[in-house]
Parts: sequence; structure tokens; C-alpha cells
Amino acid sequence: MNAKHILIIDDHTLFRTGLKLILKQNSSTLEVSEAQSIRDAFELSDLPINVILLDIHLPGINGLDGIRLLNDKFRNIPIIILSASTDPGIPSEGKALGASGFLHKASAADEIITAINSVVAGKSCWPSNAYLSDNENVRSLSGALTPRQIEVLMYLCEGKPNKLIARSLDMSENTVRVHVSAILSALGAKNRSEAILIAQREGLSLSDAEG
Amino acid sequence: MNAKHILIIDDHTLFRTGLKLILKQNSSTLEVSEAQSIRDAFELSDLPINVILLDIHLPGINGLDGIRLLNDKFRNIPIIILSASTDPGIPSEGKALGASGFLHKASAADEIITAINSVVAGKSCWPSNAYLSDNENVRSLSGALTPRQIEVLMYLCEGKPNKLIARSLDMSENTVRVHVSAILSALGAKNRSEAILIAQREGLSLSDAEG
DNA sequence: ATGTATCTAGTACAAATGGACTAGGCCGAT
DNA sequence: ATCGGCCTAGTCCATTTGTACTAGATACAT
Repeated sequence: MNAKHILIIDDHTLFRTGLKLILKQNSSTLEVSEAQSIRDAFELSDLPINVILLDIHLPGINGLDGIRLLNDKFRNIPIIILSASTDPGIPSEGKALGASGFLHKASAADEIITAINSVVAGKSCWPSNAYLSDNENVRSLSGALTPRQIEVLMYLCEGKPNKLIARSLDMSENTVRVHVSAILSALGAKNRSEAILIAQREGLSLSDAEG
Repeated sequence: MNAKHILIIDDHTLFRTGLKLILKQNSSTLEVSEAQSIRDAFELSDLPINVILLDIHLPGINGLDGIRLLNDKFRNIPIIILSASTDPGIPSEGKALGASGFLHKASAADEIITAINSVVAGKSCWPSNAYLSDNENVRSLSGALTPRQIEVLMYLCEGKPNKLIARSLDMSENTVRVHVSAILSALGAKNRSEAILIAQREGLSLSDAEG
């Protein structure tokens, strides 16, 4: 592992800090940046990142939905999904959504080093059982909410008021209201608090039909 | 942090390895043992452990059930619960079951050092006390929140509007506002959305008032 | 080119939220 | 009995939030 710049996206500070130490132990020339949410990561999109380590369970936008957003924002830098879940569908979903690899949090430290080297070399890194449902059954909110709405929702899930969201996304407060309204009706929420809870509970993977 | 022996019980190897590095960075004389389940930990009961860091989500017996078992097996060595969950009931449950402290995985590295030092010194370390200690100017709050405020907070955390809370708790909408206001300032939240997020993160002991 | 979807932003209005007061009743402690 | 904390509830006011419209710009596909 040579000089690389790795971005860790995980809401658990303890985990990030620990993982950073693990990575640094393997290469002193390594650069590590941290973000605790997809939106947080967006603000680092100018950095020369080589690999993104992405947790699935995140506040606001979850990791699966984040893959596409990150691919857009970060010029298709390889993304390795990190998950604590044993749900066997996650790797194939991640693959379909554009990730480069998957690693369970129960993996050993050296496995993550191997995975990083793999994807930086242009290869992918999937568990042996991940070649099944390639593009079926991808539950993602991408269909239910528009890109702009997702951006707004990310701020919503941080408890930000409309005025701040408007400033952050450089739009009028009125436009924010339009988006928030659309989000509420799309999620079936009666107010922004409920929207936050639904987004958290459903992990923003409500997707498809419903109604 | 002097020479101590810490046992980490967590099924995620990456997390254990990282946490171990964090701890060792703070004290070179520190001993760290690892277990990936309660049963695993039992086999280490002869070691001179000083503190147990216990994850809640474990394969087999979960962390909460494990507390009593560990207290039996490990001569009442202090146990600090580590959880990634936002379930506000966990800290109080853990307290009732005999744990000495609670720390969310979103905590910073130095917080866990502080927590460990606390419980080794015989003190306990619960999140609901956090508001008293680190801010001297918190009005005259004798506790974090009053019982009635906690009741209101429970509804707040379900996304209910004031009008509904008033009906549910049989008080005027005005009184609800008074409580909400008090909650916001006690938690340092700028609005109800932030209050929800803070309550989730800090795991306020909501089960006392149980409604 | 036409239609559709999205993003933008405006007005107008209604409802919800939040803060700053006052104030009475209740209860436990000094 | 007096004080302090808590719960209650009121008024008043400013801000925020949410809905319902209209409407122009862009982009994309048929």
C-alpha cells in the first residue's frame, strides 16, 4: 500500500478513529479523511481521494443510496462497502448500484488492506456469494425521490431549518419548501420530524411502487 | 490511564482491532483482550480484567442479557455498554441490569478513555448526566430533564406535533410548548428536529417516566 | 415539436413552532 | 411558613413550517 488518500464514511466516530489507525499502521504515507454522512462527504469532493470506504447504516441517506451520489460527486472513485449487516443481499445490491467491493465489519484488519489494494488496482472485491441477483430487486430511493430532493433530505436529517438549507444548497428558501413538501408527501410524513424518523427507519430504501 | 487490563466484547473484528489501537495509543502499559461473543468472553474469566467494554448486538446472547452473566463470571468488574443503536431505552436498561456506563459508538476516542477512567475509579458514566457536567451555565437544572419533560420528549421523538402531545398527555397545547422549550434549551437543540437527533444519540434515559 | 419531468422561485395563506413574559397551585425541604 | 422547583396555562409576538397555487428554464425522450 503506497501513498493513497482514503475517505472513510461512517457515523461512528470510534470506528472511524480505529480504522484510521489500522490503515495508518500499514502505510505511514497514507492520507485518511473522515466523514460521518454522505452529505458530510460531499464537502470533501475536491480532495484527491483514491478509495472510499462506505458504511451502509448512516444517518440521513444510507450507504446504498449514497453510492450513486458519491459516484457522481467523486468522479467514479472506487467505493468499498463496509457493513455490519449479515443481509446477503447487500453486496449484490451494492454491485448493481456501482460499488467496487464489499467487506463485512467482522473482517480482519489485513482483509481491508487487501481489498483497498485490489480496487485501487482497478479490480473489484466481492464475497464469493455476491454474483447472484445482478440488477434485480434493487431497493433504492433513487426512484422515489429526485436528486435534488435527496440533497434536501440530507440536511433535513441533520435537523437543519429551511433557511440554512437554502443557504447551503444555494437556492431560495421557497424552493426548499417546495422540495420539503414533495419529500413529505413522498415519504408519507406529516411533518419534517416524521420525515427524519421515516428516513432513518426505512434507511431511505423505500423505493419502488408503494403509493 | 495507568496499567489496566481491558476486555473488548464485540463481534466486529475491524472494530475491535481499531478500538484496541485507540486504547493502546493512550497507554502503552495497557493490556487488551478481545472476545467476539459472551461465550467467548467466559473463557477469559481467569484474566485480571479491570473493565469490560460490551457491545449490545452480539451473535448468540446479546449484550444486555450478557451483563448479568458477566457480572457473575467476572466478579462484578465494571461493564461499559458500547452501542451503535439509537434506542433510547438501552442505557437505562443497562443500568438496571448492572452495567456501570454507556457509550455510543458515535462518541469520540477521548470519551471512551474518560469513561474507562471513571468506572475504574468506581464512578459510573451515563449519558443523561452529560448535560450537567460540561456546561456550567445550564440554568438551574438539577437534573437533565424533569419527568414531565421526558414524557413530552418521548412523543417528540415520535414526530408528534404539539397538538397531539397535548391530547395524549391531557394538557394544554400551551403547556406542551413550555415543556418543549425547556427541552430544547436543556439539550442545546435549536429546534425539535435537532432535539430528536440529540435524544437519539445521547440515549436519554426515557424509561423512568414510562407512559 | 411536443410532452414530461425537474428545478427554480414567486405570491398568498394557514398552521405550527418557539420565545418572553405573568401567574396560580402543589409539594417537599429548610 | 417560606422558599424553590415543577406543572400548569394564559397572553403576545416573531419565526418557521407547510400547502396551494402560477410560471419560466432546462433537459430529455418520443
